[in-house]
Amino acid sequence: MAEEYGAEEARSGSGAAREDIVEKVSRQQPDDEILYDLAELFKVFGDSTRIKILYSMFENELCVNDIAKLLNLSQSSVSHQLRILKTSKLVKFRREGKSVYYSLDDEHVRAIISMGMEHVEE
Amino acid sequence: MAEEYGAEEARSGSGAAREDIVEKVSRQQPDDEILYDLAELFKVFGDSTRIKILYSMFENELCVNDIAKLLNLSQSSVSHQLRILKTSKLVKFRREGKSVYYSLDDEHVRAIISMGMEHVEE
DNA sequence: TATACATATGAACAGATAATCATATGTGTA
DNA sequence: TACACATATGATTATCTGTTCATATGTATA
Repeated sequence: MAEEYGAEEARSGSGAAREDIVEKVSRQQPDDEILYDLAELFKVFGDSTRIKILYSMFENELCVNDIAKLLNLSQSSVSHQLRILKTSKLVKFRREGKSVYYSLDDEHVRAIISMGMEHVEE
Repeated sequence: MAEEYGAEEARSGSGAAREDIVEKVSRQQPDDEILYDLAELFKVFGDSTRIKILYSMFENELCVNDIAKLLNLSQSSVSHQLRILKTSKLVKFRREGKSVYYSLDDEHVRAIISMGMEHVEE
């Protein structure tokens, strides 16, 4: 036992065996379900069309047609993507006459995008 | 001209025609290239295996084998994913003997993950 | 109600991608 | 050098996903 620890000790040079560290990290790791949801969230940000759509709403609410024209996308494509953004609670919307106006759901969305922007612009 | 504007005005009820808003947003929109890079960045966070790997390094550096054992993944899979994380500058690494120790590259990475976590935990 | 405009949605297809398997490279030691 | 351990990588495959096309739903107005 002590021998095994000593061997790990000598190799890693740290104060704990690899096994102990792995176990410690294992305890700190959030539930798989949460990490899965986290990945799903980022996955929504991880498409250039959706990012463009999100960014277009950074300071203004826009209707589907506005977005389609602005980004030179088909109405269908925009609508499909907006559905994904709605489902992920990244955008909210209101109907006014024939049009539906979309906008960012909350400050979190802006914060996440801004944070990513900082990393990209380095 | 005035007539067309008036029609837009009456429909939208706002102080500017939709066209003007679209044009304004168009000017504010970052270059496609930047938004593409931004999406690529989030795409890397958008996989549950990579998120698990990133989270495991939140407070400790770990070698490939540690991660594979911890997350019950094949060595190959971990290595492939670490390559993607390296390419995106999300992790750094150092070699020590036969092992290679990986850790998060900077505080941005932690910040992005934390920000996403807040959204998920709502 | 008939028509036009705006948006949503289902099906199908093409391109992207993560895991696996086999193997190569890199490192320390007998 | 020969061997074992640790990591990296290329090729293949099954799965996932974004766009397109066609069409349906929703809304206002003549």
